[in-house]
Amino acid sequence: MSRNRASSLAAVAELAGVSTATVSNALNRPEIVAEATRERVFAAARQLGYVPSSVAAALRRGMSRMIGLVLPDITNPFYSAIADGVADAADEERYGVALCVSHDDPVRELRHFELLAQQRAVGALVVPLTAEPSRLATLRSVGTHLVLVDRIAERDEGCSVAIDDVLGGRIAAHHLLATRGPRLALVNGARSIEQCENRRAGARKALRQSGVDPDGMIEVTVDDMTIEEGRRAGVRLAASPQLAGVFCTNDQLATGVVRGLSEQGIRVPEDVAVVGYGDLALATEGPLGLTTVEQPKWLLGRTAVEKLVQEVADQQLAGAQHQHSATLFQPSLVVRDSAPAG
Amino acid sequence: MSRNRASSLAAVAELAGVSTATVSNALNRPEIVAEATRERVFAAARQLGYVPSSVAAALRRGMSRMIGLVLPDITNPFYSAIADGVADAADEERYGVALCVSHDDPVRELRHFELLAQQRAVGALVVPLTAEPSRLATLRSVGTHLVLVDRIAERDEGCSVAIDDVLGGRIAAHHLLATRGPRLALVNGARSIEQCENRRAGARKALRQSGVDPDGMIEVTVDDMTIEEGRRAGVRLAASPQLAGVFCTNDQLATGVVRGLSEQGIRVPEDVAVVGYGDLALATEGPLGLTTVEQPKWLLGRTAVEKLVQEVADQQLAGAQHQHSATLFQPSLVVRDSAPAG
DNA sequence: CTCGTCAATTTAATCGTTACAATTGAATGG
DNA sequence: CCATTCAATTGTAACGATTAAATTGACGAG
Repeated sequence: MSRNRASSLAAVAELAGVSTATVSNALNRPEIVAEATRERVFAAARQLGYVPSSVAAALRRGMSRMIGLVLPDITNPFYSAIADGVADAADEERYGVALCVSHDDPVRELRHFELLAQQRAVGALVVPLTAEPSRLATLRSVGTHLVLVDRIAERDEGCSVAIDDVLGGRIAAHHLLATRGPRLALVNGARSIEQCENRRAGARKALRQSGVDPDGMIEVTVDDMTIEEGRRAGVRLAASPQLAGVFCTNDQLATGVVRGLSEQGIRVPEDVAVVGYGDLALATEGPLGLTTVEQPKWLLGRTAVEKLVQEVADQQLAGAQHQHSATLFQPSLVVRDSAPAG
Repeated sequence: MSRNRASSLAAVAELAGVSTATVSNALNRPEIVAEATRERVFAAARQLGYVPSSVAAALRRGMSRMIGLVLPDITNPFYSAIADGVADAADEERYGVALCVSHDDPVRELRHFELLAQQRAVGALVVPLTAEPSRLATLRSVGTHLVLVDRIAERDEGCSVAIDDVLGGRIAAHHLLATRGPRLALVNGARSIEQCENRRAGARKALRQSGVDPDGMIEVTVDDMTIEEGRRAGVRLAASPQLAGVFCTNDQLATGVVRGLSEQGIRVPEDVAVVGYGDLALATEGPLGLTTVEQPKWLLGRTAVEKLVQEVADQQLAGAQHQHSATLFQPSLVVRDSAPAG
């Protein structure tokens, strides 16, 4: 088992017959080194199998090329799609991604923040739940930048990227109104969940814009946003006379509602149209393709990285102060069988 | 925007009126420092909001507390479950996880290896596809340890953890044989895929062990292991007389087969039983719960971390050489509606 | 021939920890 | 009372890079 030899700039410098400074320059700013020297350095580096230590570089520079990604659950497709975007973008920018799964546990989350601070991560992308300003203090204190994901930042918490849930709700409801008429139902999770509340608000807005009284919308609220709860909601809704369309605030509920309605002899989409939210794999896996609101998850992750990189760059240019910004992405409707067009 | 002050052991040392060495000891090996001193150091550290630099520590120690996780696709539930296990275990051991998504691209994979080598990661957990020994050389050369995940290591490639696909196939086929009799069909992906080949081998073994000629098993091979291809296979299989059970080498295929059979008026499970593989969300999301082979994905990730940690520990104890090991986990059958018990 | 200019390179000072060897007292034992 | 031992602490040399400032020549202008 070979131990790690051959390392160090110094060894390369010696072999190439130049100083370490020149080697460093040849590697990092090739343009300021004479071509002949540069080649000699490269050759020496190759010959020695030199692997630069970004650890040493990080120490000297005061920050490592590492981006923290803190999210509640990597097995959740919404988050793993974000992670995918983050990984791709970080890769392009030559940053590493430190994955931290908080499992909705504030203790863990805090531990992760400390870890990132200790690693002198250049920044952290946080999908918060428990992101009270106080927790973020540790990170800030060592100069770690912050980008909030899937939530709009307040005051000067930092940059943020999110998806417009109100618009998503509006789009969904609008589609149902336009294709089926005003007699709609909403199957939603607890309104204490911000996303649920916003999607509902969007749906009501759509109704109002069409001159329909939003209070006329049938609302079913479930505790767990699961297929089974959706099915039960579907069964209940089957009894509603003249029901034209159902908007469910996630795809699990929508799948369940379709199933529940079918059990009661109500056909989807012939009798009732159903729209889901999220565009999970689930939406295409069922026997009936689900019309649903798609979220640019991958882009969310990507943009978060870009904002972070921008923020770091801004800071390095001593001059300009960085201006935090919040980006709100627009979801879009994917029309499938459960609520076809026109 | 506050820059990062308050750092450094030295500051803490000064405030506590001791040397930096003592501060370092108080923090890392509290037991060798007198209690009074220790308290004084802690107090000083707290007062200054001291955040240790694991970067500097890593430089000094020659390795960082960072584990690389290289996998083909984080949005794939199989891999994200592994990642979840890795994240949990790493968290417990106070290691960081550097997420690298290779997207089946050797160029990217190589770049990731280089990145990890430069970061002086303590080790890498690699879910290979493209892991030819040559690629791993860079990592090895800087002393980065390696654990192969979802594949058995050869020779001295390193430790490895995997799941016994042959056994999984055997379990699935055995269940069908025991509950339905010998007239089985197999719906499989390309046999060039190791997992597919192994699951098939297991199924044939089960037949043989029951005294049935494995060549009598109907085999349908598909290019893409998707629901749609499964459906087509199901439609075709509906024509087979006396068909008792179908083993599909993933859950997408199984879902499709159930659908295809149903379309042709064959009822599952009354007329034909269907078993899938993987226990994805899909298995519980459909109208009919899928009997399927469950893989301990989370445990796979966890164990990979443990092996790595063990390997590092072994190496530190100058004495003993580390003995690489391969762990093969056993999958198990989850019985649901598509192929009920007895 | 001298001086300034400029590109190429080197010198040397960090960055924040760790760990080895050396030091300091105080306590123990003969 | 001196010699040991031992626990607690300290001085200091790395670890491997980056970078500001200094140095070196070479060259053209005056």
